[in-house]
Amino acid sequence: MPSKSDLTKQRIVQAANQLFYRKGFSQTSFSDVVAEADVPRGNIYYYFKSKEEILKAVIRYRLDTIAGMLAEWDKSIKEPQKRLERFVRIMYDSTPALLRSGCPMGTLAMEFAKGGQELKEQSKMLFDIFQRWLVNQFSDMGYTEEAHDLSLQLLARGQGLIVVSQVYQDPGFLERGTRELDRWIDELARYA
Amino acid sequence: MPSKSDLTKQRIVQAANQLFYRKGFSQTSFSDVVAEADVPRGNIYYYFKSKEEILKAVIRYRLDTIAGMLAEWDKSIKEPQKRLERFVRIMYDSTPALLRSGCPMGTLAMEFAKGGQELKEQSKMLFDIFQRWLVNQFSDMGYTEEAHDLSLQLLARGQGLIVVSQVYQDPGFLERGTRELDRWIDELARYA
DNA sequence: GTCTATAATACGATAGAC
DNA sequence: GTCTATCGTATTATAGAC
Repeated sequence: MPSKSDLTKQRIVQAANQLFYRKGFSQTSFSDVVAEADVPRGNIYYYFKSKEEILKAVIRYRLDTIAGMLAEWDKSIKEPQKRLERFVRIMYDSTPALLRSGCPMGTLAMEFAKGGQELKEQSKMLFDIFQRWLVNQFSDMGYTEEAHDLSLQLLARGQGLIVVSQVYQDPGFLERGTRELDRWIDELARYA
Repeated sequence: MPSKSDLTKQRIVQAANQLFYRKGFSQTSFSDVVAEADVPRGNIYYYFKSKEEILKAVIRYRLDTIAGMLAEWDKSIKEPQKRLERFVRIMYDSTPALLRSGCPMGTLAMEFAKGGQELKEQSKMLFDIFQRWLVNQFSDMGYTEEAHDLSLQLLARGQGLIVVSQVYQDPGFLERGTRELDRWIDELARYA
């Protein structure tokens, strides 16, 4: 049973999660977070001793969410090809958010890529959880040797689509891009 | 003949240009810029009345540099296919900088995508100058109808390669990616 | 445990002496 | 034109009352 303290903590993490996505980490202040989470000003420090601590909690939260989603896909979808297409479809389904705020893991990674080592490794974990899952799918398709490279290729194609779609505010380009990715996956499955 | 004032201004722009690339815009302070440019603290405001003004000057500087580069390519390279391959090669040639600081236009665009409208449009100009040039090359190859979409595709592929290469600090992936882009361009040229 | 008041710092920006 | 001293604000973070 969660205590009141735990619930407050959770509210802070969820508020920070949204704000970090919409405004970016560096552009989000404690004031923003406490306002969104409806927590008194200096009270943050009772729950998190630094902004970086909040970020780590947010990343853990995202990792949990993603892990749950991937587990659900593994359970409900049997063929690796269909799982990969499910992965592609989540990009298409997220079009409005992606055009507004970019990729939740990509933008975070870019923001920290120029900063300290620790934050960089934190954000890289978001890539890793998808990348490892993608490796499994390509391996199951029969591409054991090429699975690593194929997983990076799919991640890269997705990142590129999102960046360009966002810069040009072009949902059509994102849609065509995801269809092209489906064709690519289909071709891989055919010649496996 | 450039006055001393012009030279100082130029020194500030070049210092800011490097810092904005290496650290990002929001993480670069006036103190950083004046230290790098060797200009007294409050003196910046004689040359630029705000940080945003410095950014605009930096973007103008980059646009000029890029425009000069593209004009040189147009002059020295006759076939559109070879020009596109020259564009791809600059990614490969810039590997160390890309792994360290990402794409100079991509990272800037990502940083401002979540911010104000004006900065967003400024950074978009960096994409536009390449995009328009790419459209010309694809048109010259005979893909007049598809030129716009092809130009966005090439930009997206490049952005994706750079992001993933940087996150995983993997120069090999960037190299294989650029080779794959060359193959793609070659195929387009063949079936034009 | 919860909250208010406030410290300490870094930032962008200004005023005014030379 | 050039530079120094400094302001006002926003930020992260702390001290201490309830």
